[in-house]
Amino acid sequence: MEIGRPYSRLIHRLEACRPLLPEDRQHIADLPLTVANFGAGQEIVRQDDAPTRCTVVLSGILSAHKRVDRAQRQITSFFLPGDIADLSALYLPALDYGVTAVGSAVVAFVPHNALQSAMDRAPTLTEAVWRQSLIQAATFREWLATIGRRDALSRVAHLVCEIAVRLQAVGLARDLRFSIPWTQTDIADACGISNVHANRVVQKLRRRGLVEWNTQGISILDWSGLVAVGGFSAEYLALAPSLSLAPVGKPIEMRLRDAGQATPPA
Amino acid sequence: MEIGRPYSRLIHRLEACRPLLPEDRQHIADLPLTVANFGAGQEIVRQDDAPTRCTVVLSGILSAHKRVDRAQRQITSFFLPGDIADLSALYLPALDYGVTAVGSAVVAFVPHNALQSAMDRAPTLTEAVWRQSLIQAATFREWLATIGRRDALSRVAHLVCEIAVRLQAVGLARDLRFSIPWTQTDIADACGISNVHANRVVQKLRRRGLVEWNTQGISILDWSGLVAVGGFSAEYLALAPSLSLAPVGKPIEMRLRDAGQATPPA
DNA sequence: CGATAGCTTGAGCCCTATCAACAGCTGTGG
DNA sequence: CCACAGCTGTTGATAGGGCTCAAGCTATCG
Repeated sequence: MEIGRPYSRLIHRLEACRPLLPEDRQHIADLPLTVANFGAGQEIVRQDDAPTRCTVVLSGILSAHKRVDRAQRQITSFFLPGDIADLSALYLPALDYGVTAVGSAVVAFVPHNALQSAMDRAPTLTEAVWRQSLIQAATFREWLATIGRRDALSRVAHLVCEIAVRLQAVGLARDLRFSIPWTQTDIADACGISNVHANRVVQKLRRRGLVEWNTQGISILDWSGLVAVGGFSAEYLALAPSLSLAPVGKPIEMRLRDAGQATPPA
Repeated sequence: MEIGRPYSRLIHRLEACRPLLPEDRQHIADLPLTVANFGAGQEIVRQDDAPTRCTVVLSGILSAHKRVDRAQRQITSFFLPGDIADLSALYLPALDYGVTAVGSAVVAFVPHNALQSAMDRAPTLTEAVWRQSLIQAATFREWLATIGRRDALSRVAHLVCEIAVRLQAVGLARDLRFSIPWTQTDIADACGISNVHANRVVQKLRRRGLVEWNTQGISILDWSGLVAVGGFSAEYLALAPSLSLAPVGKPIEMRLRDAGQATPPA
């Protein structure tokens, strides 16, 4: 996975939240940052810590999780390249969740004070950051509805749809095919089910011809079928209809808009 | 439920997120607002609408809910006096949830542009608003962990603990007694269980001597027991330890701090 | 070539949903 | 004043989705 200039992913992602001015992009490019690598399962920010820097995903995938009853774990978010994983710590005293690498990942750390002073100088940048935060909140609500009111099959289908749309939005999925280093236990912890049952649900999705799913990656064979099973609608992700993020040249934003209406993406 | 000057509840609530300057308080007091009454079950903001004003609870309780599969409903938040129910719409195009009055309620509507210009002029006010938003996000994460990983008894216990602490923080509960106009169906929809099962869980909480619970209200008889059952810890609510909101004079903030550590509050 | 991590499968059981019926209370209208 | 409807709470019976325990399988890796 190539990274390019380290801040480009962040700019792309924020731009999907709100179009930026050239000076905003310059502010981001000027941010001091530390790049670090993490292996699968490594903890990047510990729950209850009070970090003084923000964690930006450059490549790979992170998860936010909370421990419940010392044995159980609930994943509350997945962070994809360009996402800021611990924005909350910028204003709240301690982080109420831990951040872990799912598979190996590359992240950039940006000191709070540098980010804060960039935001003080660039109002549209501030707005983009807050929008990302509000979109994350909308995603929590969507997960709440899904976990609270849908059965296991729908939960997993919904999660796969969300990840697919988000990965396409940052150019890491094409034609609804992508690879993602999560395990079935990660999926179980995100969907509030047991790992054994997650396995059975994945098999059922395969048997129904909705997805092709192996260790190499996931490829969605029947988008509208999967959308129907998961009750998915991409609106809560608030992806700008005009996000021009085509990674190599194809007009992939067409697919994304379709995904938003839950219509077949090809 | 007396309201006092309409903006006082909002000031108190924001002050719990971040201490305000006198000029901030003045900015709030100068906000133009429209006061409105709603009956039990009335919809205040419809899902998918794009409101141009924010909804502040003055008295009573609101819920945010999402519809799932046209028959199911998931409540994602309860809003208590002083809370802003639809902050998200200030920056995102449409609201991904509906807002409904639980019992009868009085709300104030504040136009977005007025709120925005007040925030432009008062940075600490802005910070307080964003903190409230981040606390709401932290609450979503806590609910996700609870609904995803705890059984029905824990979910209801956890919800009751949260509401108790939040009501005490705004002076609407004393000695862990409060009245709240929700129905068992509301509780079911918030906890992701059926209304029949919610009833059985409430009865179990009563039988265990944890709560006294009738149509008049709820009184928590065994705080530490309830906290243990619900796996509750108030830290995610980020209540300032110094919040001096004692409604009549008793030093209720001691109890609140205790509640945060999940130790007996009396 | 073991070892470890992840995936798969089976069996039994428990929590919770669903369906159904009834009681209590409140407001409405004749 | 009583009959009635509607909402909320309560209880019982039944069924099903998902958990737990347990074991076997597969693949990657040092």
